[in-house]
Amino acid sequence: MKIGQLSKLTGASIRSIRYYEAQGLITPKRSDNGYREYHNLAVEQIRTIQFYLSLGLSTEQIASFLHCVLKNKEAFCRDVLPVYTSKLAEIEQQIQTLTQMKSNLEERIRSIRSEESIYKEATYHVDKTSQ
Amino acid sequence: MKIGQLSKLTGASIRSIRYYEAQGLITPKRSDNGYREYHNLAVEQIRTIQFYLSLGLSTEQIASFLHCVLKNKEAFCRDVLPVYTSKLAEIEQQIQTLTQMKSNLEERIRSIRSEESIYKEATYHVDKTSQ
DNA sequence: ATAAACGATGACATTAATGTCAGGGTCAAG
DNA sequence: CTTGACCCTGACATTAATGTCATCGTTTAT
Repeated sequence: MKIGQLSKLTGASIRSIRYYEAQGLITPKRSDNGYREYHNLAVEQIRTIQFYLSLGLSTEQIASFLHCVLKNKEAFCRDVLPVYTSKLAEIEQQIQTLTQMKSNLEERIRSIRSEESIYKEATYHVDKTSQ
Repeated sequence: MKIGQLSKLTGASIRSIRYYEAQGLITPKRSDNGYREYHNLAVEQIRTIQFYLSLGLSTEQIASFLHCVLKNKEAFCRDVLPVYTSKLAEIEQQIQTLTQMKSNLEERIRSIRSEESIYKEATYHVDKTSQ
């Protein structure tokens, strides 16, 4: 099949499919006219790529084990596990950073609210615009 | 003072200080030779900017209330609160997304580990490389 | 044969803050 | 007067995946 149909079947944009190819994630044959020609299996391959992308993996990480995953069941591909665990650690670090930012923000908000109520009391008589 | 000293006093790179200026966050005078000339207050201003950046705010968000924060105490600047709360919502959304990715990854890892142990049992006799 | 629909390539844009380089001025100490 | 340390501006690079053009060739249906 040609790239347009593959795009429709998978939901991946034509641009994205070409990008995956540029990243070495999929390698279609070429017809005589230069058009990319995909087997039916490519549908599943694109879906697999999208699945890993949705897990937050980069195309580079996916490339590191895709050759294996495409030929075996994921469970039998040892290469997947270290990528998963290192990605997991990365995500946990990001969550931690965001959680810290969140606490800081909440603290700022609390602090402002409490000081603002004091401010409102103290200036109630001149602060007629504050409502 | 000139930009080099300001950089040393604040830890912000010269490049970053110029960038803050381009974003309208700080506006130094210019000497006759064209050098940026900062008051002593600029040290505190840069630190303030860095503080807000560390909260995860963008320079654009900071710009939206900095004029106020620099002249008043934060608590008296009403403009800060909505920026804080919208940033907080944004961060919470990011945390939620990451948490979902984390669960998915953990599930994948669990699934692989359990299947792998089955695999190892079933193929133990041919799998001498697996430790 | 022509127009519409499709495919190809290549390039630029997006985002945000920062690094880094090039090609210059300025200034102070020697 | 030269050297080194500093400053200036402008520009390109970084990251990742995708969108969106422009320009061109191909195919298909009328």
